[in-house]
Amino acid sequence: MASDIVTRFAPSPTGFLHIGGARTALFNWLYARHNGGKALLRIEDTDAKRSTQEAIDAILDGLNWLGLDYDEDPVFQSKRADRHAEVANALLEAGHAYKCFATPEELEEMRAHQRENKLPMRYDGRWRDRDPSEAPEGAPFVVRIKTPTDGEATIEDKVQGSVSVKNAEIDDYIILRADGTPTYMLAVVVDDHDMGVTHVIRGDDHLNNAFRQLPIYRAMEAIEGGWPDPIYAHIPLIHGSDGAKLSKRHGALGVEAYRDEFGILSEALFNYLLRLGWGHGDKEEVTRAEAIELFTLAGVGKSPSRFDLKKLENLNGYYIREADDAKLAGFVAARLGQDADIALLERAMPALKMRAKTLDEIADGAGFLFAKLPLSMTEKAAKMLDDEARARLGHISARLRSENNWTIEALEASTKALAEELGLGFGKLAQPMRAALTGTTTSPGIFDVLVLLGRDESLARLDAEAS
RNA sequence: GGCCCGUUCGUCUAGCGGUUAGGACGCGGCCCUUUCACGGCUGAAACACGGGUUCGAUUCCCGUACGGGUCACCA
Repeated sequence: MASDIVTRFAPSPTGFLHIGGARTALFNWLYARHNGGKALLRIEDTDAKRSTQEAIDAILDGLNWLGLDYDEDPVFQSKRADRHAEVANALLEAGHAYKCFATPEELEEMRAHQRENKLPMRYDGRWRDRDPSEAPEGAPFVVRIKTPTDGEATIEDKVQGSVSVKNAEIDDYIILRADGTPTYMLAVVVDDHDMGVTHVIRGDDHLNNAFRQLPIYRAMEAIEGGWPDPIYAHIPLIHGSDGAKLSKRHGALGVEAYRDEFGILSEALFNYLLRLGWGHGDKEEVTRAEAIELFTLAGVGKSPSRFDLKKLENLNGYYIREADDAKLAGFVAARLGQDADIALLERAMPALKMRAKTLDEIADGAGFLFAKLPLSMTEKAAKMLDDEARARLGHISARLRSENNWTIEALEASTKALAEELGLGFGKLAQPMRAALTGTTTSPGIFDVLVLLGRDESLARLDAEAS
């Protein structure tokens, strides 16, 4: 079901791939995949001062981790400056753009005046109708697009609906800087056109920009044709838990931080991001394949949504329980480092993953497996081991030592029999055992622990605390 | 400040003129139970406000309020 739909994700490499960018990337990718179109990637690195290779790598790594792949090699905007200038010159020659010789100081003065008089802050078009010959010889200039002054422009946004802005609101902004380099506004339009992008899906902080970019499309359409308006879809931004724009203050971490620091699975973040701003009935858990099948822009909401780590963690817990034990063992071993026994981790995983929402928590929960005598005790565990409990541990140790069949069933049978003989509730035995065996008061089922640890280690730990 | 956008439980959302306004996270209770979880059941919790349109508005229209975005030789 091939189609001619082409989407693109166009991050500027000035930092990591944050949550908002990741979701924009996800929606673009899903739209292309759902429609059998092409998903493209463009690195908007025209600001040499702020762009870094490190950021490029982080973005590529993040996209890859989320499983978002692209149909062509990434386009680096910085390498296309000549083409951008070429379009700017075509615009200039056709009279759709003009040279502006106003100095930065002069413009600052203009803005100050506008600020004071509470006037709209826009370039006033002072060079729009002046002849370049009026400028001092050899004076530096920028190139500005000549935007229409009358009427209004309307876009039929796939998410926001019909949106109109009066043309008078759009000033003649700069498309080529004094040093001849293109500005973002020009570069985006030229690149989207050249890459054949049909659908521009981006954050709605760009909604206003659509009206600024339209004049370039229309002017080029008039000059050479083949520059139709793209189809826009401006998706709402993601806010922090306090409702303000997501920033470093909130959870505006790179996606790799969710992976590395919290231990979030990519399936979980994928699903969470999808459900943030998009819904399909009551469906909460959505696999990658289902997402491709079900995703439509009509399902995208219009209002901003808040990032909720609790819900992400809940979803992560779900995907952890679904995940393959060997795979999880590998992840957890990597977090544990040095002496983690992967085979042991994998055996323990069914019991471990049931109690964790993140890989981090699994790693914590696995701590007892690799602990060495003497065990360090949590405060609660230490308190649990009073004289009475230690005496019981002695009984347990003696009983278990005579157990030849070290299995959950056999161990449970003899421990329960012992509890009955001693006239004690089973918990009176289990909790001290847990403390002695794991150094904590919470752990997998006590017989799982016994089997996982093995006979020798279990007995040794029991004896270490028994009186 | 100008312009643009938005507003259903605390949060993510379903709803697309007539519903006991549904689900999920979180929170409370109960069950299961050797702890913690998982799982099951269950409770509290929302249509921002005011006008219209209509037999009937959460749903359509207009205001108000609140929130957000944007106004660079950044992207």
